[in-house]
Amino acid sequence: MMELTRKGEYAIRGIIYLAQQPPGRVSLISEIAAAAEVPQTFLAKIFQSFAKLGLVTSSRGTGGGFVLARPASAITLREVVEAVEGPILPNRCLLGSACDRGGPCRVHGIWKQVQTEVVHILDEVTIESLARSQDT
Amino acid sequence: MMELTRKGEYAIRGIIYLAQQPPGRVSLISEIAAAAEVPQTFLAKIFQSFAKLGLVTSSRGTGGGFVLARPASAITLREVVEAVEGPILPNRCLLGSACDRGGPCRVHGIWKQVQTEVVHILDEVTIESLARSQDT
DNA sequence: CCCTTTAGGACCAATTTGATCTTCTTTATA
DNA sequence: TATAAAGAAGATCAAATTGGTCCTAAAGGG
Repeated sequence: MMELTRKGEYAIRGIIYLAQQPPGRVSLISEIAAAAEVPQTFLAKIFQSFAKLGLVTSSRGTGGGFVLARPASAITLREVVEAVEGPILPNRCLLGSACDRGGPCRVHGIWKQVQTEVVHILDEVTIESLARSQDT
Repeated sequence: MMELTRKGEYAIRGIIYLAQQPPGRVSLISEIAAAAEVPQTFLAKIFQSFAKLGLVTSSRGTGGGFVLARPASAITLREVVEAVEGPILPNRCLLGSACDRGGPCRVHGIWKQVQTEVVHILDEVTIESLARSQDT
């Protein structure tokens, strides 16, 4: 239950690579894909999502590519995950209010609690910290 | 991300109904399905999982049906969810150790944290408390 | 105008989800 | 000992999601 999909994994690997580049350096999608060992066309889609949400900036043509739109320390793991997997939502019923055929269901509060906790954990993790980790 | 499936929802609704019956009372799957508003054949499969894991006891033949195998206060939401959705596992890599092509990945610790938190929340919720809630 | 590089959409195979159906096996009781 | 009333188990199936590919367009640089 609750598994991250490949898309999520790839997203994380890809943006970590970007964060490890010298600030301002433009990276090609082909380069990122090779480094992160992710299918290139698939990663391209993922980075398009990043661009739309303003996590990275993209430029086309010769010399084009991707750069982080903000310092890696200002991008959270939650943003990256939600960019490709959608909002963290342990139960559909957290969207609307009436889930138990009239009135919120008995488990509503529990799922809300789970959501809050998970969001909190992922909000505290920056891509910068991930990029730094384990380079020992 | 992290959504409970129908199966999980049905499982919870079904076992809550059982928990609301007078202790020891045998319920037919048809009765539970009707009360929980769940497709009967699908719910039957779910209860077979419960039985295999010892959450409920089943008996066949005339007068047969399902009863909780333990007091509702001794069955946790975690057990019910994991019975049908499998273990709470935010990332596949939590199963094996080497996930980042040699050595644990950079996010490994984070997912471990998420898993621990979610498991903890769901472990604290008993079916008894859910069955009682909102009968005001 | 050509080459490079991302953007966007169509498309596709494999897997998972959400179920149904059929055929047992077990059990009570008439 | 029939027989009807359950649940057990497995095959099957449609729809949705996942995990991708491919092609054409658009944008920038030389």
